[in-house]
Amino acid sequence: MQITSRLTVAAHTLAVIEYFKDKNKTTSDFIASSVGVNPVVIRRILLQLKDAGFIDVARGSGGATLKKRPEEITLLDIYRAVDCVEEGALFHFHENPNPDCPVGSRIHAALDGYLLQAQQAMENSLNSVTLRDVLNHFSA
Amino acid sequence: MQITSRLTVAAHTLAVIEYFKDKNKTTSDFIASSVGVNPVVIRRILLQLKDAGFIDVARGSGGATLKKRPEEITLLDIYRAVDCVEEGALFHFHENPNPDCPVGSRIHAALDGYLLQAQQAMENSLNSVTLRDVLNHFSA
DNA sequence: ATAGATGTAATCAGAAAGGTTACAACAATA
DNA sequence: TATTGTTGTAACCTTTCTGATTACATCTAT
Repeated sequence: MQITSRLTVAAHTLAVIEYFKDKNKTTSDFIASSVGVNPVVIRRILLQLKDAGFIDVARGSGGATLKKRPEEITLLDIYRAVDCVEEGALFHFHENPNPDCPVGSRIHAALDGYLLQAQQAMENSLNSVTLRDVLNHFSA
Repeated sequence: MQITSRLTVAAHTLAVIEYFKDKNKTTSDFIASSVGVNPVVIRRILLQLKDAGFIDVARGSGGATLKKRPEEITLLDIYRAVDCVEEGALFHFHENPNPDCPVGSRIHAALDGYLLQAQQAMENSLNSVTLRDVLNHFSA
């Protein structure tokens, strides 16, 4: 089981929007051909990025543009915008531990803190990287 | 999308094995009733924990016992033993970025390092917690 | 021999992702 | 104002992955 590719697709999408901002109109078709997925998949992600306030999408005429500066958008922001994980919980807990068992009744409390720590360690790492950092890989 | 509950089920399983070691025979049925899942699910996980060298499982007579001390087993060890994530890659990368696009051809290289860092931050956190730490929540 | 377990295959249902088609709504422009 | 190219969005499909469940051969202690 892996975290959905929406994160990498969304990051790729934002990179395309910025990289081609002066060269091409970045329509869902254009982005889709760079990412290698169906345009509708891109449109769905564009909606999520728009809802998050990262981009503007032009109805009618078409094309997306960044609304924030690349250094203001982190991988964690993107990760959250595209709902990579249900209810923000990375680890899925089995749902019916036996409340009448001394272990079953306390296993949730015993593990939750550690699991949350691990999740936050991951999120902190994602939060330390901005879209600018990613774009820097395309300049040279 | 979330990480499979096999991690929490396996941790729960090991906790039961240790907690009840002098009180009960910890068969797959017994463990299953504490965890709240089907006994076959437990047996499959017992096999993985056995393959990892954490436990012995008695055929015939039944019951599982720890083979290592609880302080020698970390949550990361368990996480890896039960294959929570395919090929060790937490993030799923979209598979067909366009090699003829300046962004598509380099997006993998641009993101991989950051994603790996985030994954390792999570794994390091899991690695800092042992089964002993978890068991301590059941002593008081 | 028997009884109680484990090991393991086979099958099923449900969830989630992504692919795809289709089309209404929209905005620029000819 | 009609056309054209896009976006927004619904609907449906396929694939994949869990975990549930049934079934049974195998094993071991008694």
